[in-house]
Amino acid sequence: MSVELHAKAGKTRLRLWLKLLKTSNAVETALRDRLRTEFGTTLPRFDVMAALARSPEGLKMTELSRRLRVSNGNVTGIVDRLEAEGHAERHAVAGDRRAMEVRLTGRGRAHFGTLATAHEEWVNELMGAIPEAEAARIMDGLDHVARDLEEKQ
Amino acid sequence: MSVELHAKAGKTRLRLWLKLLKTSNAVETALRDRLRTEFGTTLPRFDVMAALARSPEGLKMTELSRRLRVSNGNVTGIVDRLEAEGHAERHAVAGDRRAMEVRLTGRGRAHFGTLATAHEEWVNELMGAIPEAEAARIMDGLDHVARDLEEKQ
DNA sequence: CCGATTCATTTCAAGTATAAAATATATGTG
DNA sequence: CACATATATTTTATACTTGAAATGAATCGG
Repeated sequence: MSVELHAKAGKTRLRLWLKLLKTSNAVETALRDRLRTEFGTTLPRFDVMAALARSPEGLKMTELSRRLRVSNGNVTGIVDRLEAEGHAERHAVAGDRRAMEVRLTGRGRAHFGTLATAHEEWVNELMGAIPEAEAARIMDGLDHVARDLEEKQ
Repeated sequence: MSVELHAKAGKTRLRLWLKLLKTSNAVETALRDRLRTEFGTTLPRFDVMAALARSPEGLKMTELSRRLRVSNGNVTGIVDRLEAEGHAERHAVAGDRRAMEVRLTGRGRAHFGTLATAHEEWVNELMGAIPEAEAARIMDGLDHVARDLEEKQ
């Protein structure tokens, strides 16, 4: 009997995972789609800009890749493109010739402002089906998982 | 005052979205990592195999791409690789020369059995921080969002 | 049966992602 | 100082992903 209970618990978690994945994919796809059709940009670029917007003094490449939890090489490419668009720029770091400080340009900051406003509205709309009280409870549950995973890692 | 309440609700949903994204990325990364290091395979290949395992009679390419919610061209590439590994095969469809039926090979079925067992254990472990009762509640909340999004789309 | 449309799939171009190797620089230890 | 090691970034190879174009086959209305 304990075996059956255990098996059942496992299935519930598997189902929860599949639903979690499905939901976040659906929201992510919708956001990606709107960024593309309405602003001609992408989610990775938005994410990098968001990180840079929060650090006006600039971020080193490694710090950027750590915060976004993506590989170093990946950040190189995305920053390359933001730079080509004139939305970000690399600066040498005084005292460390290995490092690069990345910052939003004025144009990048302005553009990100527009994007961020739209993005927040979209999220609001897409997640609108969740009542406020429930949102708080779900966050609690996810917090447990996220914290647990961080410790593991 | 209603404006402030509205703004606050928005922020809560944005925070919920960011947490949802972070959690599912963390779980996904962990799964991807283990599939790679322990079995030398990838999540997309696992997903395709899982869909095929549920339909032993085979699936057409379009049906596969619809179920996994990825583009047609994407499925082409993944099935190409599964075929090269000897885990799946394409068959002509009697009566429709446009279509292809994809099936797991015997070897693919056996391999997937191993993968699926490990996968379920991993999910169980990774999501273990969520108590059973909470899992059910979170699923409820996510259900609302997912259903809502399907209608929209 | 013929032309238009739809459908199933592949191909293509571009972007995103990773792990691993390479490069260049910095730092610490004896 | 010299050498080992660590750090910051880029490069490379490979895979995944998308949207759009191309190809080939089916179907439908006249």
